[in-house]
Amino acid sequence: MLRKRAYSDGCAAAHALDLIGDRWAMPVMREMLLGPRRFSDIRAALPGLSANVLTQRLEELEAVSIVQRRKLPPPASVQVYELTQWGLESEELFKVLGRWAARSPYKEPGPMSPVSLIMSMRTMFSPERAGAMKAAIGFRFGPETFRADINKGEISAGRGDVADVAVLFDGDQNALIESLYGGVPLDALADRLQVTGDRALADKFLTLFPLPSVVPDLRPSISD
Amino acid sequence: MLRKRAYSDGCAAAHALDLIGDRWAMPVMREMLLGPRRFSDIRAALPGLSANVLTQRLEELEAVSIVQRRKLPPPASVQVYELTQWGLESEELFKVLGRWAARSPYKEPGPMSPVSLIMSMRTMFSPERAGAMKAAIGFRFGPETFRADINKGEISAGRGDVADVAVLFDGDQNALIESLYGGVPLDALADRLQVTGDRALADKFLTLFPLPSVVPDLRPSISD
DNA sequence: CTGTATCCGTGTTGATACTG
DNA sequence: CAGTATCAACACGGATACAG
Repeated sequence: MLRKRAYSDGCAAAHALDLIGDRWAMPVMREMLLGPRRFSDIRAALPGLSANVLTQRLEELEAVSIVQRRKLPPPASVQVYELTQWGLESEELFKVLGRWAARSPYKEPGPMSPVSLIMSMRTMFSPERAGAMKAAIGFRFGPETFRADINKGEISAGRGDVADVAVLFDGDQNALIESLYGGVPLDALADRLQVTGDRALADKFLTLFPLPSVVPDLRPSISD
Repeated sequence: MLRKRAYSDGCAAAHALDLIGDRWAMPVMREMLLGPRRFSDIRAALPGLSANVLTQRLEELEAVSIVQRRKLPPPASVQVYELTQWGLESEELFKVLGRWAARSPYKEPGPMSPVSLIMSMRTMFSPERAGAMKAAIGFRFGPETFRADINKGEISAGRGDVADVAVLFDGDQNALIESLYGGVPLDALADRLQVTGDRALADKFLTLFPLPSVVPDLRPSISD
């Protein structure tokens, strides 16, 4: 593993691709954007990513100071992977990628990890839609809890306690996604997603993340 | 080419990678950011990219409405490739990638294409450094000419006429890069880069593109 | 001259099974 | 749970030959 294939290009964007352009590198990073994760957490969030490839990507990302591995103190004593400060600064990159690709005519809905969902809120949040709204919204997806605090036209979303939230969404994150981005009413998803607390606020919350308009599909017709 | 390997992930950033995450896809797009290019233009700007891979990338980018191929009217009658409107909107992506990777401790200087250089100016331009400066700067790199117009703390850079510029840089773009980002004085590069016009303005211009600070290299020591 | 198609050696990727 | 080993498939890059 002496040297890997690299663009030999002085362009900084090309260098970025040398660092994080390998297949699966960015999805793996994404899973660490909201805090440290274990090997198996990442694997579970990325079906299709095999163990050997994950090992290799984590090694490579660690070798270029984007990821750090850390051993939690006893009694946990488990090893976790986390982004370095610089690695965390790649968040803007995910946002720009996401906003650009949200206009793609080829995008198909699909399952998202809890981290993806929270990141999409950070990405698509509309200050205009929020106006003067002030609210704390909680989420529980299996064992993980997250919260979004909206105040003064800003959103702060991440892992957190849901004890004091005004609305709690509890269940399958994919159901919430169908509501957020697919316009499915919460009532139609009641079996997969429980909503407790201020229901009017919950509905208002769901309007804060408008999707940009999709661009036209320019493909001529049928090409083989 | 029935179906290619894709992340099956509802995350929009992952979809972006499905569209433009293949090796060479973004460098190829980059070469079209300043306007239509011919097949051989792109090849010449990207040493290491072989013809068959370029063909394949152009086909794939065309198939997802990022690239359009167009036949120039006679007497030129040559085929050119250009970004669609949506493809052009990926510029922000290159800028964010570039700004992030500019902090990499592993970045090594290397040759850049003329397009890369102009894009780096758009990316790294500092309105603070420019202040109230108003100037037109021209560039000639072989057969291609570009210009940068600076006014009111903004830069507009791209292909253009150099007839009326206050300063003209003429020669090897890599020499200009050494000056811009390597701090090499223009005098030391006189054999590779001719500077005509207002020399004081030229020196001022070279200070408008500050690089961000490099992050620490966290690698433990020697790993195989 | 400008691409496009084919062949081939090589390295990367990915799925399965296996080990500490 | 956290990876390693093995092997098959594919992608890349170079060369060359071909088509408009």
